[in-house]
Amino acid sequence: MSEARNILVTSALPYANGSIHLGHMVETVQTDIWVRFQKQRGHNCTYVCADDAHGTAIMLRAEQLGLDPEQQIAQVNEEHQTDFSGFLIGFDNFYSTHSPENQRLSSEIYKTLKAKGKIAERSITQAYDEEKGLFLADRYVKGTCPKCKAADQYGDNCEACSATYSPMDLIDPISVHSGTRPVPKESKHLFFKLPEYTEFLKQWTRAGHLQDEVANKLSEWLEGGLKEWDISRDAPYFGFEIPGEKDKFFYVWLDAPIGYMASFENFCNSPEGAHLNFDDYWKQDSQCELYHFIGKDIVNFHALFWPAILKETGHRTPTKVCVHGFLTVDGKKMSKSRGTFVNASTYLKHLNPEYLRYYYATKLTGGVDDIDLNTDDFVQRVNSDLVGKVINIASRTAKFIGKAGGELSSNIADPELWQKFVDANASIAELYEQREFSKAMREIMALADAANEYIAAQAPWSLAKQEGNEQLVQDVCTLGINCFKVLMTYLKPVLPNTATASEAFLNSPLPWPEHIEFLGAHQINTFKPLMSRVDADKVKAMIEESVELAPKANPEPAAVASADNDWLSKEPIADEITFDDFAKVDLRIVLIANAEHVEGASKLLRLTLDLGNGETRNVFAGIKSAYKPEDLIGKHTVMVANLKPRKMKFGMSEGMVLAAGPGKSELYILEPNDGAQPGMRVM
RNA sequence: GGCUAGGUAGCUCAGCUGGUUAGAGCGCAGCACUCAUAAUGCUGAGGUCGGGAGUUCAAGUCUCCCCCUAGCUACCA
Repeated sequence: MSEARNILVTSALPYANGSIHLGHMVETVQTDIWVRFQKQRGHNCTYVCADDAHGTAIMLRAEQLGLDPEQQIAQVNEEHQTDFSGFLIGFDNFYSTHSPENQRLSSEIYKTLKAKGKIAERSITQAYDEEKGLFLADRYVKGTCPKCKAADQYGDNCEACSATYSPMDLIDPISVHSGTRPVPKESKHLFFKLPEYTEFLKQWTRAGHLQDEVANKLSEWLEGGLKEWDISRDAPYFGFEIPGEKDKFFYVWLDAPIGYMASFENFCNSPEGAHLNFDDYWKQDSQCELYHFIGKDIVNFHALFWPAILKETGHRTPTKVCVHGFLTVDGKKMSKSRGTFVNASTYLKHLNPEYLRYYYATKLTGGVDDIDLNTDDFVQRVNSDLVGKVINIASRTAKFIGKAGGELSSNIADPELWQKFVDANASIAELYEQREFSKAMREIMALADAANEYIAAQAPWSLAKQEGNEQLVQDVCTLGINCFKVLMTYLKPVLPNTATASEAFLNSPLPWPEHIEFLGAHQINTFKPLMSRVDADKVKAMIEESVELAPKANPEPAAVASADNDWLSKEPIADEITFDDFAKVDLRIVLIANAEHVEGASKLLRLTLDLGNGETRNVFAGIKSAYKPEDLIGKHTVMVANLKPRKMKFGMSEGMVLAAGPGKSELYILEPNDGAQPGMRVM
């Protein structure tokens, strides 16, 4: 390879408010693989990260826990570092944005912007919680939508009718912190004059620093017109006070990316980083490379604000901002109730981190598509590829080498096959470089297939049965071991532990030079299993442990399942109807606002069903045998909303709720998935 | 609503600037082998490439419409 490159790499700063989960790991695994690859290739690559430790959310969280914010973020920092190291993430430095370096750098950058006239001042009016003494971000105010009257909406837009408004427009707004009614209050804010950088950003975002999809997305904002960026927050706020201002703090997103610099500076000043010079990496004309790995949710901060600020303050801009998608599990968003919202620490309790590193690698591309962790696929893929294919090559050939004293032959039994392995070097390296890990893994596995085919065709175990074949057996298996060595070389960024174990077995390190040498006339060690198979039961256990019971857990797990599952024959499907017939039935999502026993009724419950918009229905339902009123309140269900009201003994019933089952205790009302809201029509 | 992506075999995904019978891995079925962590090899089944219309000699690949999924829609972190 050519000259050693100097590369600084970051992954996005996790927020010091919660635990690391498998979604975070997509990014850190992607970054770590890329960094390990660069290091293995002999480049001078430094990987820094930090906790993002500021903001209202952290301040409130600490208060909730009865801690100082400093204590809170220190605890989280420790937890984060433990989780990351459990996944073999090789940070050179993991720091915190709440650091002296960051305070100094943030202040300097701000002062430079201010001195250059890039900071505007003006008063804005915000919702203010008088009891808490706190300005409220939109999401901390809830109330009734002024347009469609949907209850319990956030302060910026209505999820029901998607109207946008400001928090004080809500009908009966309340602060989610205190439950009190916020008042409008004015205060001075500071703004970064982002629109002045529109031309620069239009050019920068198309200059090869971003994936095309990302640039496309950004051009939407660039064409629509940028707005000035509010970078100040009023006290109380956990963060850095703005120099020259009183009770004003930097908005967390101002100092967060500067935290990359701060973490790097902190590293430069440590013994391990003493060979690095901060300015070499950050000054305007730096020849070093700077890579930020981020998720697609924070593109605007990294590809608009950040380059503009860097440019204006005499720093270099990023070489590349590498954007990845989100993680889904079994095709759906991670969900606490399904147990697919898995914390890193929970995973590590049950499973080997390399399984996930490899699985992610098989899914990761240079694009921004979401990636799916399919739990069945995960088990099969890892077992088949890693254990069944790659490690198996060593496992099935090592014994024959061992019989011959553990020394590899110096003959290359099949030069063509060997050449194939050696020649794959450049293209696999390029795929790693482009973050096309999924393609790299596919190429590597194709090589593993070729090696297994070769061994099967040569059948050393058959050869060994005949006298005089000793050398041939030795040669064939030596090539097998060498194939394995090349495969592990290519997989080392993904599987650092297995690579280390393989180096011990091979009695040879696994660098990644441009020309990979054949390991001949060389003593190797006894083969020991390098990786155990994924146990599907452990995956199940991990998911089970991650299931967080819904706040109002079901009283009892759906009775006993009926042994004879022949509902269809008990009640055959009714005569066909047309769509129009069906459409006459107006089914709606409702919230069960109240449920109570009915005096004198043996089977009925009286339900108050909230259809939203302040509309409620009184419905009598014959489900007393299966449900207690208190277990129903607060649930969502489905009702027939246009059913003709019927006078019953105890009053009018204005509709019906839907339920299945033969009756008695086996009755199951319908409950929509999360997200369905009262009033929505069911079609 | 607007925008950005995506919708290809049971599962996870490749398919470049349109061009012969649409591919891979896993899974599945059969056979072989028995060195190997019930690993491996061979063979095979399986897809009207989300739906519809159009352009073209030719479309998974281009255009339009529709459906579905995810995300974004900045001062939320």
